[in-house]
Amino acid sequence: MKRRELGRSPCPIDRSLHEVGDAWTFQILRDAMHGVTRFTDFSKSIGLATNILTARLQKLVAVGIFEIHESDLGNSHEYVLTEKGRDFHTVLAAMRQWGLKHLFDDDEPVHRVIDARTGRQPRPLTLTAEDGRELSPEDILLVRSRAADPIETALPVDTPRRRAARPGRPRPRQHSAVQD
Amino acid sequence: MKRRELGRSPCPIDRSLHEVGDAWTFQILRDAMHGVTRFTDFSKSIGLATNILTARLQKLVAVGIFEIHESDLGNSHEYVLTEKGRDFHTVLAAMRQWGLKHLFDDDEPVHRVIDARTGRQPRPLTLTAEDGRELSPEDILLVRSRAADPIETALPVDTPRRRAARPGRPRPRQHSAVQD
DNA sequence: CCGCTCCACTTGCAAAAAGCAAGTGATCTC
DNA sequence: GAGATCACTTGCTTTTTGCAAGTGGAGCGG
Repeated sequence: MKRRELGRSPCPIDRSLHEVGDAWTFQILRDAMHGVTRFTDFSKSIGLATNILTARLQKLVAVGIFEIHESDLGNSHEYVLTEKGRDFHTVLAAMRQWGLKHLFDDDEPVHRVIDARTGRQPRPLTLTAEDGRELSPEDILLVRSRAADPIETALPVDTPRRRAARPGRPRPRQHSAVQD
Repeated sequence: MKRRELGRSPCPIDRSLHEVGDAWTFQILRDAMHGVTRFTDFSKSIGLATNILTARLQKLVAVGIFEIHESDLGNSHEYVLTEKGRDFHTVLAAMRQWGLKHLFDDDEPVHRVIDARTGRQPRPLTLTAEDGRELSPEDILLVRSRAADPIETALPVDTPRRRAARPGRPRPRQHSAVQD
């Protein structure tokens, strides 16, 4: 996509995109979550060219999302998800939920996931505050801290949202007389 | 990326990827969640070429993730998120959580989000069953139904995971004698 | 032990997308 | 009406994809 230093950005989303930021990778990980482990199975299931699959799988191994297991006899090896890779399934679940809500007509066939034990749907994913309030995009603020530090030491990041929330007019159209 | 019919896939993840499946789009949406609405602000914040930004924004408008508001005077218009667009913030939150957990050293500066009301971190996002159990990738099954139907009518989709869970050997390794 | 198949790649090449810089036209300010 | 800003376009180069065909090693059957 682009070679920018997303991998050094302080934004975790940028860093994530640096490792998994293309559609093929999402599809590979989705299949992996369902138990696909072999090169040819990914290839058949997703339908991408083998050279690209090779590149993606090797990158995912390089960043620790897959491990290669040579376990069984033969020349075939398996790509198995590490804990890091398995953790990504929350992201996939969120995407599935979004797609299900916004991208299907009522009469279209759709693949859902159910709890294997009970056969029921999982609870919807929502970002919630500690006190249980549901958090919308407007309800959150960006702050900066060190990764290991408690958030009490964090400093605000200046987003348009924050600017708008401050007293003194939001972005008073750069050529007007006086601002802030 | 590719022109495959992701937009018709029964998998909601495929369909989502069809609309938002590239890194630029994720970055645009992240910024939009923080209140960025204008062309030049996206351009400055993300640093992508204007022709590509144009293409992305227009696509996002076309699929109903952004609406153009001509509200304020001047030639500048605003790209504001629709409800569909705002709903995407759960996905971004999941990615942020994943990136934060796996992609930062302890001493690196990181951007986090906090609850604007309390200043505290949101609850971690996890996929949970109706009964509150945390669901791992192994704990879920894929089923197929119509989008409007209750899941009781759903039929299983044959994933490797399901095959492995069935009695009767999983994929009996075409040449070896006997296993299990 | 020699073809045969399967598997995970490579290689080569054409086509598509991204990246960059410069330009356009509309609107608003002074 | 000169100058600035904004949201694009256009043209061109570089990079990445997509596809088809080929490679090399391991197992198997005869």
